[in-house]
This record gives sequence, structure tokens and C-alpha cells, in this order.
Amino acid sequence: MAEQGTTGAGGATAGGYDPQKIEAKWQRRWAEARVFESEADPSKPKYYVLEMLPYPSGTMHMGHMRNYAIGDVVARVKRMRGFNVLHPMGWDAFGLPAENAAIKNKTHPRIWTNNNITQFEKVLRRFGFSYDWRREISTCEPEYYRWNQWFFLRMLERRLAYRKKSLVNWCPKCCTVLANEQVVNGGYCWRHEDTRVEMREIEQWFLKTTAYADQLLDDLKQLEGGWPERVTLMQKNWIGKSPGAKVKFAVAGAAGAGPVEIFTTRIDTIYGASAIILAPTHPLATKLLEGSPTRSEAAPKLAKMRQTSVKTEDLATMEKEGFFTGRYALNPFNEEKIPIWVGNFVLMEYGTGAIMAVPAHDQRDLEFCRKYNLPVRVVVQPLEGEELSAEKLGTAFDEHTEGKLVNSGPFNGLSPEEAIAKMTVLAEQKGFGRGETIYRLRDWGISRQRYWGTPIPVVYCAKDGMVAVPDKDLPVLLPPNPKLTGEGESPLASTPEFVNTTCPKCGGPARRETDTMDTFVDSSWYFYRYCDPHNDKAPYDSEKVGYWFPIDQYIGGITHAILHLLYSRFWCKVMRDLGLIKHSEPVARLFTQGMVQKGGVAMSKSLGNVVGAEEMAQKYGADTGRLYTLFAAPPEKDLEWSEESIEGSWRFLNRVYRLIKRHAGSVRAVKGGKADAVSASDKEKTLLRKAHQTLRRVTSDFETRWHFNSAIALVMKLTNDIYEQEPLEQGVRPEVRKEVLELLTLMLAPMTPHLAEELWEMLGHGEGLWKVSWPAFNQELAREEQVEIPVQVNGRLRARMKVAVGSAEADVVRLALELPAVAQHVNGKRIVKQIYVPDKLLNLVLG
RNA sequence: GCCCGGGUGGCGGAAUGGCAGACGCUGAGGACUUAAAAUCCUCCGGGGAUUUUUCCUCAUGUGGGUUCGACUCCCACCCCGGGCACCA
Repeated sequence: MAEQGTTGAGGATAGGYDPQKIEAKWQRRWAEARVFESEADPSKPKYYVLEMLPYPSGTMHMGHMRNYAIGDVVARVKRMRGFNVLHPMGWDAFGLPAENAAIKNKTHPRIWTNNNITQFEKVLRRFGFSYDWRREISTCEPEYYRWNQWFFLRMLERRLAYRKKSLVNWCPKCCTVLANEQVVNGGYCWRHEDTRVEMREIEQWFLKTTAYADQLLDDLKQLEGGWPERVTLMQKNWIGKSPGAKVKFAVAGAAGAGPVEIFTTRIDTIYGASAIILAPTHPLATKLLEGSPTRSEAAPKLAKMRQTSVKTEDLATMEKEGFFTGRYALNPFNEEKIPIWVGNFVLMEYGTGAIMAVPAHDQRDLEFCRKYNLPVRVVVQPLEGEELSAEKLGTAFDEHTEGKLVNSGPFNGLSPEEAIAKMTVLAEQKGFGRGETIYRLRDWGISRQRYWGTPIPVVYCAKDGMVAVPDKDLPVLLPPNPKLTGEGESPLASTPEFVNTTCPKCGGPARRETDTMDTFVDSSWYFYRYCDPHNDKAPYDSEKVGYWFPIDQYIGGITHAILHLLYSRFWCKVMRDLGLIKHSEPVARLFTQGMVQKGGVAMSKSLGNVVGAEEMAQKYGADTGRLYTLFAAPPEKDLEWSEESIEGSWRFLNRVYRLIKRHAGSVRAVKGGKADAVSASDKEKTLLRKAHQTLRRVTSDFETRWHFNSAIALVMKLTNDIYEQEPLEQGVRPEVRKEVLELLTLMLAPMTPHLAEELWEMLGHGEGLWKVSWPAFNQELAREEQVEIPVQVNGRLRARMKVAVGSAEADVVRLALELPAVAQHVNGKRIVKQIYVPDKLLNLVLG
């Protein structure tokens, strides 16, 4: 750490810019004046800006910081714009790392967590973010998690929470179950990317996200324009809606086996089905082989395929393979006998685990059927172009909007769309099929066999079975002293004082549920709690939430594009159906900021490439740290941390400080009186013009474009321009200096708030800058008198010239032709066309 | 394979059809200083001509196209990052 006055970073000389002093001073003043505390007030326009709540672990680094710096600029700009701003902060405090750390350090997860929260909060306060700290919440507190339990009970009542035995993803390192969404890279744990997820069959709690699948999909339309397209697209893919039909095929001549039910989105092509293909793990596969003529050949193949089909990551590269079961199915539409195969590319988890192969109209089926010499039959012909022939077909014709049916009995001549409708109806009438839409989205498995989470409020009684804990008994508290080993059964299960309880119904002995909830439950609704954080009667007051919601701007990493943001949307819809809120989407606008990297990879403790936020604050001050993360890259892009570049931001702030300090005395003496352009000197006009031009562009960069980096560049440029006019004592009246320097200060305020306050005070204001509105741009003062027009000949730049603003085209052309550089290139040739963009450019096109 | 992003000096990046490289970093040179730090000034994409002033030319991943004019719009391709991945 640099000593003050010795090296660059700490180089505050006596009377110079001293961020440590200034920042502490203004943070104190803001707290005293309660500047960032806001209340719901329907008479004022509101703005709810929020950064995703952090999981407090390790040290806060500049990656975290950047997220909050972006949010704080938005919050401060909106405040200056007169909005009643809600800008809260809290802690995602439950979770495995706390428990693992507790096991390792032989302490309690609460102690570890609270230490981290203390650390994180200290750093956030050190950076002067404009949070309403009264609203701080921590999800591991009973005051918070009791409402997780309350919501769970509401969902239980509505059968949106249910229990079922299921094959689950089990991470041996976490010693717990993972949601599908937490399994990454085709079978690895999202927290331990080197650890393979195992499959285990366990009794689990689920929330019925699939009940909202259509709404989750349809309401994405409401988010258009407000959310990044790639996020809504990822959610759309994740939900994976496929409208289609299920059709039962009877199995020919196998006693007790069948029927086989398949799922298809193209029932219209069913007359072209060449085979039924089962997933290797389909229960019928084994059954059909019993007594099959090809049994001896097929059985070993099936056994082999069942083993290999587990490895999902190989699916993409895996050769499509299959074998004949020796059995046949009957196409219910035409009683055709088609072979039943087993194929390694058919997934048991999707649809019914069985498909019909229609080679002429599905590329994958075509490849499979060609490989095994299964027949190909065209049943849809294109409306235009050459007629398809089954023999020559190399690419399947899978168009379903343009075409007409052939070889399809009574359906010949129909369009595929018509055929889908009619054939589905027929299947339903005859009872062998029905229209059905399937989804990739699964119900949300929320059970975790760990301690540090919300206990699921349910007990099991020998007499009454599963009984919900009554609301009045909430919260079900975590036992204070669990045995944490990280091995074996869940810690709650091995804590008798927790497990043993009485049945709320009969009073007899009962056992508590020992699973805890996934921590994504906590983050699914926390932003509602901020509106009413201390309510002990309800999760929140609907009226307060009604005022603040939806969140006007949510800011966080793209990593939460599916998990957190999908669950939050689900939770919102459930709360709406409970009558608590009226809106259907919690977040109006979403911004996904880039990561801060060092050495090309994201900062992480394990890689040892973190740049600590607190260190930065000590070395350069919060304002320099904030400014740099905003300046170094546009907010949506990744930012490569550079120790050298941050010096530039530090230098700039010093430069501004010196400039204003130099003129503070003369500016302070100014008594009222706005600067105007009428009596101004050239030097004054230049300064006022540049200041107001900068203001115009900075305003738009802040509000509409979010180009904070170029906004800063503009303010830097303005600072350079003012320096260029030095000494201001010559030819610049104090009131003009005042206006220009005040604008400079106000434009910096959202980004470097401490310094801006200090400068504002130096310029003679007794009241805090926090009371000041964003300045109004003055068009009159910004107007240029002369503009430089580039002159092109045949589109190539040949000269520039100064003309009065608003000059007539003819005059501009005449002046341009007088320029030697232009005349030389025109060289007497005829001008066939001249393009004049007023005050912008002239292009002369020669014949 | 499919779907999104992205590709501009030594580096981070500006420029949303109108002067490519704003602003910052790095580097070089200079001023101030006993000296250093800090500060201030000048230069900084390539090639060429001219030599002390400029001028020409090439250049925004590659190749085409639209346009008076393209980093920007269109088509094809290459590379990098991310997401999905036999979804029936």
C-alpha cells in the first residue's frame, strides 16, 4: 500500500484531493440526512432499481463492485431526475458453502455467514452506494425464511407443492440433490464442475413449475424490449414447448405386451411411419424381447445400449445405432404392420420414450432408416418444385406449412396443418391417441439434504400421515446446534430434538421433514420483501408492493438467465394467483452486465486472480474505483482489469479537483445571476457551448444508451477543453466559470458522488448536492456559430472548411470549389451530383 | 449441427449511413526540478512522396453487394466467446 504523498496512487499532497477524507465525510452526511431512505408515496413517480443480491463469501472483489457501481449510477441519475427511488441491498445467506466452511473450520454456518456479511457490508458502505440500509435483509434469518415456509404451505394447499419418489441428480461433493438446472455441461455439478452427478432414487419435494409452463412462455412477450433477447430466448428453449399428439400402437402377437405409446409433433406423417423406435431404457424393450425370435441377438445389444445411454455428453457425437426387437406394431390409422426397434438416440426422459420413425419427413429418421434399410415412403409432397421420390431422397422434407398429403388414405390432399387437426380428432374419437403438448421444463425439485436452508414445514405422523405445520407454528426453526459432518444422512435427520415433534392434528408423536429448501427459493421473491422488510404479519404489504413493483431495472450476471430469473417469474405468478399482487412479471427491464476478468478469466478465489474491492478503496478511494469500472468498458461487456489503466482515472479526478479548487474562490463570490450568451466573450461562448454540448450527450448516454464509458470520456474531454481555456481569469467572468464548473461537477455526481459533493461545497453551496436536480441543457448556449464541413470529391475526403451554421447549399458549394485541394480534384470536370447534408458534409460527384 | 453475441491502432475502447481511431492506458521526446515524484506540453495505425509544410495511398476478420458515401445495411465465408444440443 502506498503511503500518502509518496507514490502515484496515494499522491494527495497537502490540500490536494484526499479521497479517504472526503469519502468518509460525505458518507457521514448522507447517513445523517437519510438521503437514500425512501418510502412508498403514490404522489411521486417511483423507480425501483436493484442489483442481484450477493452470496456473501470470500472477499468482495471488483467484479461484484462493478455490478453495484452500474446500479448506483442509475439510482443516482433517477434521483436527480426527481424519481422516488427504491435501491435496497441484502444477502443471499443460506447455502452450501457456509455449511462446508463450517464443517472445515468447526464452527457454525451462521457465524461464518454473518462474518462474511459484515465484511461485505463494510465494503459496500465504503464505496458509498446509495442503498436504503434500513431495508437490508438476510435470507437466513427466521424473520425471512418463515415466509418461505408460509409460501410453501400455500403451494401445498394448492397442490403446487408435492412429494414424489424420483430419480434425482445427486452431487457426491455437495452430498445433496441438484435441480436439473444445476446440472451443467451434460452431467456435472454447477458448483463442482469436475464432479459427475450421480442418479439416485429418493423421495423429493417438488414445486409445480410445469403448471405455469404456458404462462412462463407466453409472458415472455411482455418482456420484449425490456429484457435482453438472448435471455428470453434461453428461457424459451428451456421451457421447450412442443405441441403434438400421443398415439398408441398395438403390439402384434406378443401376449401381455403393449400397446406402445409414442409422441409426435407430426401426426400428419403417420402414414409414412417405417418403424417404432424405443428408448433403450423403455420398460417395453425388455418385455418385447421375451420370447422374441431375435432375442438371442438383441438381448446383449440392449444390455450394452442401456449402459452407454447414460453418458449424455456423448450423445451429440454418438453414432445412431439400433436393433430390431423381432416384434411388430400396428399403425392404428391403416393397420400396417411396422417393426419395433430400439434406438440409442431415443430418450426415455422426453415424451413417451418412444417415437415413430418417418424417414421421408425427418432427417434423423431418414439417416437411421437408410442405415438399416428400412422403407422410405413420401406422405407429404411440396406444393411447388419437383415431386419427391422415396428412392432418391437425401434430405428429409420436413416443411409443415407448405405441402399436401399423399399416400395417406382419406387424408390425401390436405395440408399438413389441416391433417394434424383432423387426424388428432380421429385418434381421440377412436381412443388410440390424443392431442398433447409436452415441455422440456420439469417441476422444480426443491429438496436438499442439508442443514443451512429453510426447513420444509411438514411433519409425518403414524396416524395422520403427512401433516402441514399450521401457520401459527411458523417459523419451523433450524436447530441451533446441528451435527455437521458432510457425510451420511441429512444433518437435520440426525438431530433428534429437531426431528421428534408432535402431530399438529392428533398431538401424537411425529417426525419432522428433514429436507431443507433449495436456496433459489430465497431469491425467488426477496425483492418483494424489500418493499416491507419488517412485516411480521405477512410476507409483505400488498399496497406497498403495488406501489414499487414491477422492478424498473434489475441488474445482474447472465449466469442467472435461467435459474433465478425463471423461478422468480414462477413465484410471481403464484403470488398473483394467491391474490397478493396484481402483476404477472416481476422485472420490467433486465440488464446483464459483463464480468470483470483478470488474465482473460473471471475473478475467483480459487484462481487467485481477485482484485479486492477494499484494497482498491484504500489505495485510490471509492470514487476512482467506481469511475474506472464504468470507464474501462461498456457495462454489458466483459472488462479486463488493468492496474495501469486505473491510474488514468485517478489522475483525471485529481485534475478535476485541482481545476475547481483553483477557481473556487472566485466562483464562491458570485452572487446569483445566470450566465447568458448575449454579452459573452469568445472564450466564454466556447466554454458555455462545450459544457452544454457535453451535457446534452452525457444526459443521453446516461438515460437512454447506458454508455457510461463514453459519458465519462465526454466529461474528460470537457475537462481538457476547460484547461485549454486557462487562464480563465482572462476573459471569463466568474459567473461563467461558475456555470461551467458546476455542470462539470453535476455530470460527475452519479459516478463519483463523494468527490462531486466536495466540489459542490467548494463551489460555495451550503446544501448538499444530493438535493440538486439534474441540470437542464440549454440549446441556445450549445449552438455552434460555425461548423467545419468536410468536403468530399467522389466520396473521398479532400478538404475541410469552416462555414456559418445554416449556410445555404449554393454558398457552401461555391466556397468549396474555391478551395485549391477541391479545385485540383474537380479539375474542370462536370459535377453530376452534389450531396449536401446541412452543417454536416458536402460530397461532389464528378461525371 | 442449430441459435445468440463479437472481431476497429501496442492495449481498453469511440463512432447506429456522413471527417475511422474520441477518451484513457502504454511508449517516445521535451518543460519544471539539485534530483525524483507529481504536474504541464508535443508526438504516437501502416506504406509512400515531400523534407520541416503538407500531400497521396492503404487500413475497421475475409470476399462480394447496395449507396454519392459503409465500422455501420445485405449476402457468403473465416475466427473467437456464450447458450442449446439426437426434443421426436
